Amino acid sequence: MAVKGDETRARLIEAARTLVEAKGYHGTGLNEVLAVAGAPRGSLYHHFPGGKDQLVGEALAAAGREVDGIVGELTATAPTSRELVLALLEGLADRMVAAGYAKGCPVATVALEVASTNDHLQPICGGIYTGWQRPLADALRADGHDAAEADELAVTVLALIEGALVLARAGRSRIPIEQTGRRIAKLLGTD
Amino acid sequence: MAVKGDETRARLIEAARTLVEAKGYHGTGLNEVLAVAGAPRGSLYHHFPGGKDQLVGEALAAAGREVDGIVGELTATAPTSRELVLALLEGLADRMVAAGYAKGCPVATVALEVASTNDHLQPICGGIYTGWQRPLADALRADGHDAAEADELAVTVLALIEGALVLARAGRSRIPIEQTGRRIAKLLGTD
DNA sequence: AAGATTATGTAGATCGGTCTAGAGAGGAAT
DNA sequence: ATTCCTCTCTAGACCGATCTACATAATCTT
Repeated sequence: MAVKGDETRARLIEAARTLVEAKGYHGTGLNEVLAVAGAPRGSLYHHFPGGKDQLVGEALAAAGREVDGIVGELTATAPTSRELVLALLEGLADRMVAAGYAKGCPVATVALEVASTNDHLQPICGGIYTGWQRPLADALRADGHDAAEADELAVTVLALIEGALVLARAGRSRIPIEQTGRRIAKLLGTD
Repeated sequence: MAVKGDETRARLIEAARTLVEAKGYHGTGLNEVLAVAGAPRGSLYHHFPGGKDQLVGEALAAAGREVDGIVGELTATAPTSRELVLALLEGLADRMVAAGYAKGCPVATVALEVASTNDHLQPICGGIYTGWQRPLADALRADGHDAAEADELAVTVLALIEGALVLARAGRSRIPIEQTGRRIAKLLGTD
């Protein structure tokens, strides 16, 4: 019966991922996670003996891998880094609006909450962000930027995306994303 | 003695401001705010009959005005928008590191937490961000950008600052801020 | 004296976490 | 093939702590 157990575990991670993205670490109660996942309390501490920290940590890691996959797909279809970033940005904006501004960056809220207070989750958040920089830098190098410039641009583009999501969610409007998108197009348009 | 009452009120706002910036809305308990402020529970509900939401809302507004003042001072001394933004960024980075990454943007954490869940605080966060855009756009116009471009650049610069702070706090490192700062210098350096 | 402010105490809910009991599937032995 | 055992997983009660909010009384200021 390893199958059913894994399904419960996956449902718990998925529920935690959604709730944590919308309301943050402290704003998400385990009771709500259990209700959304439709799982009893015992299952949670069976699958995640490390408790809330372990559950949220694995939920963040899963969200990070999901973005990796999306970026990987876009890299295969987008002709240049410019199209890659713009497609990524538009996809994030659509997702955010469709969720009633409950979705943005799945890591950012927790990252800010735990930066100075939780030594287990903070490095996980930091690691996800550095992991996202690599494919961006690769795409930029493929477009002719030298290594140092590609790294710097990758961080800058990632910061722009994160910042645009913050402003968009704060104002419940996709306009900031569209405005920064136009600027990114110019930033990456002419090499 | 209206003075002593006002001092207690100010201490409560200041304590809430610091704690909320470090740990977010849900991560900050009123008991902790009261302990830091050295105030009894009754004072809180006397000065803030609206409870936690009112206290945090006024704390955010105070933080917003504080940044307004800093930007105003920098505008008076910085020769161009480029120097203004770079000085602002460096000041934020210093403040963040000095606080052990407990400080970043005083609004961002709450903005993400409440974007889809709290109809009282969400517009306050959104309003603070739009308020910050104005002096930036003014400085950009003073440097020769036309109005539409200045608005777009102001949002982009603000997004870059916010995103850089997210990445820096997530990784407990000021390097992302320095990297984006170099890119901002190039972005605003040559008109 | 009167109003403003402080000082506690407490209510009711919810928090994360732990515990024990039992349900259910797969394998081994006969 | 059936019985039985074992182990994974589920189920839910329960714990102490903490949360926000409110009530009431004491204190201070004018």
